[in-house]
Amino acid sequence: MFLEQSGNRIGFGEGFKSMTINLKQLSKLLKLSPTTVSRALADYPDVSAKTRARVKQMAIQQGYQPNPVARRLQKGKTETIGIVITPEQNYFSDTFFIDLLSGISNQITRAGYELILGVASDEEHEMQSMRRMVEGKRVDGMILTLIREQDPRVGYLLDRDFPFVLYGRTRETRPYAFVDMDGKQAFEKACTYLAGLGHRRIALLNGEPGFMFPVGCREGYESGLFLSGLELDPDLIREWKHKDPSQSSYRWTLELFKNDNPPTAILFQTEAVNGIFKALDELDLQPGKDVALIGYDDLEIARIHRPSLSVLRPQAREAGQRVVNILMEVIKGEDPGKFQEIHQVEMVIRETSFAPS
Amino acid sequence: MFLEQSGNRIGFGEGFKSMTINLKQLSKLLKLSPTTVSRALADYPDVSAKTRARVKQMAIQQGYQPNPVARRLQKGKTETIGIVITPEQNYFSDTFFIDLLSGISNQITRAGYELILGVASDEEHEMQSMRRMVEGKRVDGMILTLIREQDPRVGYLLDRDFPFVLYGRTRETRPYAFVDMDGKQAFEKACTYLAGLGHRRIALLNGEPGFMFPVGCREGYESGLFLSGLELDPDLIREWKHKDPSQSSYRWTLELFKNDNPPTAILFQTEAVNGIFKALDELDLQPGKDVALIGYDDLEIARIHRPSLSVLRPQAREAGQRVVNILMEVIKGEDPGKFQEIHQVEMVIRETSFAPS
DNA sequence: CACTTTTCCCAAAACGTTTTGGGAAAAGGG
DNA sequence: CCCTTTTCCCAAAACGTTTTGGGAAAAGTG
Repeated sequence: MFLEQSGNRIGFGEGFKSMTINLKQLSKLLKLSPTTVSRALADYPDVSAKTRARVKQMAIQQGYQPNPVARRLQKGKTETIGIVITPEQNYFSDTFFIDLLSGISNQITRAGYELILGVASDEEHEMQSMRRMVEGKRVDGMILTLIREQDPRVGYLLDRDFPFVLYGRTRETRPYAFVDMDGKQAFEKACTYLAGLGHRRIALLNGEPGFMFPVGCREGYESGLFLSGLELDPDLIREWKHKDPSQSSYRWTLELFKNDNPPTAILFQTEAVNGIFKALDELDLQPGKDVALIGYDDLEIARIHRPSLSVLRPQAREAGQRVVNILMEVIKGEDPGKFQEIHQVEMVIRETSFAPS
Repeated sequence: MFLEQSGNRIGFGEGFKSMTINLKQLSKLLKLSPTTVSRALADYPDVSAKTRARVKQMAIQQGYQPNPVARRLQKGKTETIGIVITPEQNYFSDTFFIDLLSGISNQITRAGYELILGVASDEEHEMQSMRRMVEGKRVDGMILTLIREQDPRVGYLLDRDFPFVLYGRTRETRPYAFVDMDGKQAFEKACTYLAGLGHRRIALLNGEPGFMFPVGCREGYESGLFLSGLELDPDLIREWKHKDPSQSSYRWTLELFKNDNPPTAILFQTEAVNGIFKALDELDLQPGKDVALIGYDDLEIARIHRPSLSVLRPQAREAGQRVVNILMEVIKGEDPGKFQEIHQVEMVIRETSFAPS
């Protein structure tokens, strides 16, 4: 109120708060009402071009920025999106995830919104963190990643009619918005490509089927075999089981080659590549010469390794941006069922995919 | 206002908003003033124990939660902390960073605050994202990670007297709050330990000295050599230079052993372990038998690999919690200079550290 | 000129809390 | 019993915006 009397912000050297100017002070400076200033800045047509320009210039000169908290209260929106990540998944070991997050974050900023982050150690805390955001009126919408086949988060949000978008898909009959990578098509493509090169024994090292993504991978794998006229051999498939620490891509690979009729190609998620390389090395098999490899996700190691790894490359950043754009529509009240996007995954052929002799 | 008339929240089935109750409605239900209800919930002494109990019970029954946006406006605080991460650093490949973030996030939640996240692709956007948070009045304080020797962010915040805490340290004469790992002590400890086992040729693969952390590592390494009466041999040191893609732990390791007098031990940051293992393998050298290895950061691979990797293990989660607690004090107005913590780093001896014959 | 329309601006209300500054009733003190 | 203190509650103001509902002056119309 002291400040208000003065009107001019120059000359207040006492800390951060006094360096900031608010709407009332700005309007006093302009000899206009707060209403007019607010409307001028928001480009309402009922303020003359001349004063609009004058207001905007002064706003810039004074470094005025509307207080977001006050605007949120008035608008009845938090202008905030929530996301909860879990460290137990080594999701973060992928540049993939940080790319997704980067797309999400940048698009949210562009919309003038905020991204608030929860870190939960397990499923229970994940739910708890989300409820705090939703029931505590801290966000306008949620983004969900790492979707499980049965995912209680989706039911929870649908029951409350709360805006959300999935990165991924789940088993749920009610319509909801999602952006997903076409893991099925990707693995089908990789599989038929290898078969086209002449491979007849193609193995799959897969993630935990409790999550939705590996389910699609397996479907694509099976479909790819079928389209290529190959038999499905259960011996060539390994799927992660919940928290069994004995399993690893390293052991799986060793096992595969104990088979009388070992594979000549392996499909897997790129994070597993170290174990596979190590096992092949011990078995004196050369990737790209004795065994073809195609990973899902274009991690740095895939490009850097010699031989370089052929991969399926999801466009994570673009997907993140789409997730946000869709969420904004859903928040506006659009029908979520209208937004169901499945993004194609491109295949990058490098040195580890070859035609067997 | 329709809702307000009714008073009772049961029976409104039209969407999310109506499921929520606000202070006025709650006070009407209790036949008390909003003032009293607010004060009862905040445990003010000027409301009788009886009504306080009654209010709290009703609040729980009705699922009342104060609207955070309204509270923030009144309190003049955003109850929000900001952090900006950069994907160019493969910081995220460490469970270390997610541990730090987890500690930060959980402690912030405990304080009833929010963590907002910015993702910036480079230094410029990093600054831009921070300025948006600070000048846009979107946060009460900032947390900074991945600190450079000369870090413009620190000067910026100090100039504005804006609350912040560093995870790390920088070159800056004015006092500021930080929590840092004692990288110097850690590398000194590892170095003297190896020397104590009988190693005389100890190599260092280090990060980019533009960042503050590798500077400490090198100091500790040199100090460790000195304390053990060993000569510093520049040939045994490799330091990352800005964005030279040709360098890698793999090549560095191969180079080290072209030396007439190769090392018998290597110190490094654990992220580099894959390249080192690969190079040693090609050189037919066995980790833990021909070459001792100690990495900084206890990543999963360190435990899982055979032989398992001896490491220096920073307590990232605890550090994250401290950062938040300190930031809260600084926001309250405490002198930042009082909060300068250097955390010790423990050493975990596993299979790759041995006494040479 | 008298009337209508358009242009441009503003006072007041509202968003949902917390804080301020009492004030009435009950309890204590002499 | 009267006066003081304590107990318990509340009306109103404040936080900084945006929106509502005009309203005065200027411009157009016949």
